[in-house]
Amino acid sequence: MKSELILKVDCFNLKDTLECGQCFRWEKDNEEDNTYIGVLKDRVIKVKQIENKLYIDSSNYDNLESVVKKYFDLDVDYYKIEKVISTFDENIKKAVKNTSGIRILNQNFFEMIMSYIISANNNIPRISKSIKDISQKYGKKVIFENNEYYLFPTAQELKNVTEEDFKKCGVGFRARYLKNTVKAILENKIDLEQIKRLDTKEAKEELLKLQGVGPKVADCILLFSCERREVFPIDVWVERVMHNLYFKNSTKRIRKNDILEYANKNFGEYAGIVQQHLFHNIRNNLI
DNA sequence: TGCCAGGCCTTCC
DNA sequence: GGAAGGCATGGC
Repeated sequence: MKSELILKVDCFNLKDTLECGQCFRWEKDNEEDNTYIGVLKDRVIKVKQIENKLYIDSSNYDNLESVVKKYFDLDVDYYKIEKVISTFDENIKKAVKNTSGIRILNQNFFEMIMSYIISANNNIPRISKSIKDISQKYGKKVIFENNEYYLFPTAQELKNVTEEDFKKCGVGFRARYLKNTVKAILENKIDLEQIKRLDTKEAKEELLKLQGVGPKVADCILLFSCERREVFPIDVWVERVMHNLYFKNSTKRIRKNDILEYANKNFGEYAGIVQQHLFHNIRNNLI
């Protein structure tokens, strides 16, 4: 592809970054190998990585470089971060080596809230399909290379969507949570812009007020759209891998809080990045 | 068929 | 505050 924008990248693996479970809207291009097409907040992006270069096309070239850099966290030194977290212990060292170049994306706040509410007790293919359905029905249409894509709708655009409407998008019992969350945001019972300015603990408390948002979902939202790299979302996979790696010989029953405490103490400000490596490793039988 | 899926809500001690 | 049970839906 003849790309309008080419960026040099270090310590970046596009495939692992897009396939490690933090995002739901990227698809492989049918026509070109190792090329992905995704919908960011206000545009469609086509991106391909060859060695240390990203080749990018888009439906919208306004500020494209800064949009892409922000989304893929390209202004942060992951080489340094991976070097630091590799010193934590041999497990992390091995995991990071296996999936080096995973970056934590900076995704749209509202989209992450809705997406991770949908994720509860669900599987990734179905989560992706529901998000796609919601976008197609209620989001703005964007034409890119003669194909139709849809932005994830704003809260305002979902104003009149009923519980039944959401159910038609395959979200099941979560339909009520989605509807109530949209309502809470539109009625300013929760202020998204303000949450971004709060410290992590307070921001989490605010997010927990939303129906369908528990501790794990709140942590995912904070990690994947608010640059809070210190949070450590614990789902069934992370619980499993942490148990295998650090609590196997424990005699007492291990709770999530025990795992969280361990992560905070040992992984510190980069716990979220460690978590993403562990998640991708365990899901792909790498560790 | 029954179990599981990037958990959370509700009920009941 | 903590332990159960239920929950929509599709894939295996």
